Amino acid sequence: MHADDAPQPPKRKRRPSKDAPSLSSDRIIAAALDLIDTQGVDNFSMRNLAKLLGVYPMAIYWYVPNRNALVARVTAHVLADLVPEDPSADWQDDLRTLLHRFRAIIRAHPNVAPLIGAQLVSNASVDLMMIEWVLQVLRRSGLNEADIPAAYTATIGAMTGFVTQEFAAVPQDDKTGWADEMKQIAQSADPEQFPLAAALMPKLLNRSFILRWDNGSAVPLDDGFDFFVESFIAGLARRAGH
Amino acid sequence: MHADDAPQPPKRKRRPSKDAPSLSSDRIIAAALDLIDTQGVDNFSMRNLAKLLGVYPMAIYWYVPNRNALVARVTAHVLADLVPEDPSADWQDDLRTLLHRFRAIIRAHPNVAPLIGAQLVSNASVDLMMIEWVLQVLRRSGLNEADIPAAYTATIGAMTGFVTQEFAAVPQDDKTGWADEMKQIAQSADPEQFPLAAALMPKLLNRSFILRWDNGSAVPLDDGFDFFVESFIAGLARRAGH
DNA sequence: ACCTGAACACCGTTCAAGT
DNA sequence: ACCTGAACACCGTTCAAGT
Repeated sequence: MHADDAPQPPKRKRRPSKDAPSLSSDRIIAAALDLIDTQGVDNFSMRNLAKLLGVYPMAIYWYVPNRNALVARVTAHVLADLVPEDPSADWQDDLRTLLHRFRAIIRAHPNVAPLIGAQLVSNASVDLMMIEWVLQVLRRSGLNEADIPAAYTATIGAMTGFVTQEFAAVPQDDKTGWADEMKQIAQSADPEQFPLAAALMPKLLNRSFILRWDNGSAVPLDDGFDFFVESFIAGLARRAGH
Repeated sequence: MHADDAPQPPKRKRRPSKDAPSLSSDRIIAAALDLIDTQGVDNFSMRNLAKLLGVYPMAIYWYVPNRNALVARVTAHVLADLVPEDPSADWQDDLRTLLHRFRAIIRAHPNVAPLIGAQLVSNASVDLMMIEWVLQVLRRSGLNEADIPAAYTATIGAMTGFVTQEFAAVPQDDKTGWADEMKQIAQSADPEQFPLAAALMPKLLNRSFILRWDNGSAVPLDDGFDFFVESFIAGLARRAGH
């Protein structure tokens, strides 16, 4: 949503018909998403993007002011279809749908997950649509009007927080070594000192936060996510007096 | 917690007394945290760290295998004091305390927030302590035993998710321009199309997710966080049959 | 308007060498 | 054991120039 200070292809009434430019904002964003999806955001560089587009690096800067702005546009593009249809009859169902849709989107583009925190800000009108949607749902919950702003922030935090953690890149320097070491720690967990951890380890190892070496792409935390969503919604309901 | 494959200062029975090394793991981690706190993680480089330590860049590599591993140790160090004293009588209070302690730590080192997702894994024994602590609290909640693993993942996700979003770096390329533009969008929010958003805008602008230009360091989302925590805990309680 | 091409000031890390 | 020093293969971005 942030206006760029760089020169922008202006409202282009009509292009001079011939010699259409080889680049466009859309092509750049699509290619950037492609690179991020396949290589990860760390290995995504303007120079690789230029190579993929068959163009010199600086050509991109005609359409995008800098790398950060490009990354912001990519996340905005990915989240474009987040907000569901018009609210249903059941506000709890609506919230559930929103949170699950968000997760489905990030699952399709997991490497975008680490960018969400800073960059959820996107196209202004789209954002207002989503914000209004959430506010409407929260009002229909019966919450105290005065609580709606805090409930809104809590809801967005719930929507983005769990999932960005779930799909956060796990350092892959030597994953097998890491996995082996974690397995060993798990095995040797002293049942005297850590009785519950030791007992539940088979259910937790590589299937829950902290004790995993794969991220959500390889091993989704479905049960944990469902439990989280249902707890949050149930808590909202209780606070709304249901 | 990941064992490094690089040469490590071995169990050092005793150093040769004189010519003590100028560097140490502790000094490096402390200096790295200092740099990250002041410059942000993006501007944190091995070369700057070396300069701060008065040493050539490669000297650091004697103690740390690579930049990623160093960053992991920094986050582990920051989170070392996370887990509270022994559980109290009230499991809901315990959970509340844990989530608030986590936030207090990140507040003291906000630039570490974006690193948590991938790097919560730290010193093995510390981690097992925290995991056991959470599992104990959850069992005392009266939840179905079969639900405890999912509840554990939900709890860690709740603990880390909101706060990492709250303190995520906001792009600061030209913050004033961004703020101005967002204010303008907020002002021009059509009350016909977005009635609630327009009405609540004064309460939301720069005080909630998506509609802010400062991050949690400058403008903490206290109300949203409290609402989030209380909702989650209330939902857990409901699911536990309270 | 749109893109090329060279150049600047950075990176992390490998590798060989010093003491 | 601990650190230096040079070198490699990268970065994002500025700036001037082409068409």
